[in-house]
Amino acid sequence: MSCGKRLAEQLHERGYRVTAQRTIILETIAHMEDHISAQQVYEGARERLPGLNLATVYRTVESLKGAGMINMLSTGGEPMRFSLCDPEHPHSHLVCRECGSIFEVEAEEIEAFARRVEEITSFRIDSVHLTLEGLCQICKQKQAAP
Amino acid sequence: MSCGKRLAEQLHERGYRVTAQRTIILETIAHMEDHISAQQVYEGARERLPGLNLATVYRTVESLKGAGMINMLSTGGEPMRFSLCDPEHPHSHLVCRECGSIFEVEAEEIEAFARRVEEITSFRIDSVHLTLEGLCQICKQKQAAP
DNA sequence: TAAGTTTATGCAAATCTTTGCAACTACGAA
DNA sequence: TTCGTAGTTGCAAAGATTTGCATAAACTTA
Ligand SMILES: [Mn+2]
Ligand SMILES: [Mn+2]
Ligand SMILES: [Zn+2]
Ligand SMILES: [Zn+2]
Repeated sequence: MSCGKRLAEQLHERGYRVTAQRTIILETIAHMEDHISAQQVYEGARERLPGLNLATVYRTVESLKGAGMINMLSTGGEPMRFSLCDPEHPHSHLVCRECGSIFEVEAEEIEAFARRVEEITSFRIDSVHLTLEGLCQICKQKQAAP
Repeated sequence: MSCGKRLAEQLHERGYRVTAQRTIILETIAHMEDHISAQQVYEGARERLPGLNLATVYRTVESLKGAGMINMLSTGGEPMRFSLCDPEHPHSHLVCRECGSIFEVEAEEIEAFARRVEEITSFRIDSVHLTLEGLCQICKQKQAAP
């Protein structure tokens, strides 16, 4: 089965309608290496669906997030970015507040932390795709030696 | 010493210039009970500084964040909100994706988690003021019984 | 397959946030 | 105190994101 077809099926299973827009937007995000902005999703998807509207991109990523199929990443200042959820490779993001670079970190501690919060609060935590801000190694060193 | 004066002093110590705008915006955030939006900061601060511009509010909260004096909280969909950092009471936020309500959670696990990430990555984590999304107890129960 | 119902989309307008630039101000040095 | 410089601000314009509404498409049921 094609990648797009499998993704569409997942969408359907989770109670979302399968539209051309959703399918193509999802594939566009899936096939990109990096985390991409709404504008980039729009440009990529519009090649296969010329009538597509940017507002639909925003509404769709909201739905895809709700379906647990994509992650949203907000890096200080810059526009929101999106990436496909990979259950095999859950991770969080570190964003350097100096140079803006993004690192991924797999930390099994995250899941434990989320479960602990659920215990304390009786909330049900959906997303543990965290974004932490700080200084990357390079910017940290630069700041140490002025 | 007045609350505003102490805050201004902290700002100065951290290498930021102390302007009327910054002082008043900081006090406005400090004196609000809840986390407030840029628009609310603007309206509050403008009572004491009529010429204030909304763009200055946005630039100022960015600076105050950089100085480690306020927290930013982005609740899915809604505009960004701000609150004063209280070193005595560090906490994270839980946002219900159904009803939008916000809960605070003090979890000593957060700090440990951040330090662990620093070990793994050689990043320096600044902010561990996390926002986790999920379902609050009420919305969780509603969803269980349809 | 043919409605009927519900949800999604496009479009345009509103809202929220960032930015370029010229005038202004804080603050350290003289 | 005065001056020089780098950092801030207001304003207007641009960029990003959300929303209301009429139309169109997806799914349900018959
Ligand atoms: Mn990622
Ligand atoms: Mn808080
Ligand atoms: Zn960096
Ligand atoms: Zn709720």
